[in-house]
Amino acid sequence: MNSLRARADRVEAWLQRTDCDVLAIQETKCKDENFPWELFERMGYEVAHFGLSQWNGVAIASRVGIDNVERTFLDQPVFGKSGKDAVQEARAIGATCGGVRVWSLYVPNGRALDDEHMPYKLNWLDILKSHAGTWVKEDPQAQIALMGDFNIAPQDDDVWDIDYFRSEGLTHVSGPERAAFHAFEEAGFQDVVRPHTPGPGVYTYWDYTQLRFPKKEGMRIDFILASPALAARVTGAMIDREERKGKGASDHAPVLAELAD
DNA sequence: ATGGTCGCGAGGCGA
Repeated sequence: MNSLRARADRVEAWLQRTDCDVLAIQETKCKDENFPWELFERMGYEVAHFGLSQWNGVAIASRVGIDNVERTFLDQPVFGKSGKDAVQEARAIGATCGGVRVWSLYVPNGRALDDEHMPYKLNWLDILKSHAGTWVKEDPQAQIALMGDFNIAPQDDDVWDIDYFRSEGLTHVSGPERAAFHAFEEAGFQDVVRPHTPGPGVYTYWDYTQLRFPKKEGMRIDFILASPALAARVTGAMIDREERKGKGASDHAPVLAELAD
């Protein structure tokens, strides 16, 4: 979102228009005390939020129930620059909504291939994937959605110019990052949006700088990864590119999936 | 026109 408070009016209008049952939000950029609770109450949603500072922050809003809320996943890695105390970051919140275990995820940005945030990002994904694989293994009928900003473009056509990314040595497209993403697929989770939104040139994020949006220079880095039992219920999906337009837009577009009853 | 964006929270950081 790049701040929920700054876009509260847009979110309210979007919920009104879209009429969705469950919304997973990333980068609320606030603590609980500054969270716009009334917005969701007014719209008939229950909401759970996890925010520790002006950074990160994740939430789930639901009008089909919200139970067993978990803030951070088990063994979620902490980050600390060498010599400094490691801190837990507000990057994951889980809740059961209408029989679906929903996780709103804000995967760490690796920043640069040789930055210490990169191993943090890869480890964060690896631990999450290990647990997610166990959830599916223990209960093959489990309906689980891993959704949010993965900060990875898994295929070359998930960025506007892969040669540019390679020549600049940019993140999001490296082998280790892509392997970390594909490990979720190997663990039984599938991207349920791509089959309904084929590329190339289909993105979920456009940088604010460099006129990336009008130039159609985006990245597909936001996903809904579903367990087999949930994937079987998906009847459609879309990326709401219209929401990236106009004054006060987030740099990400909402990603939606529709489920059969 | 040789740059070009946001938000948080009060200077610089993070994306």
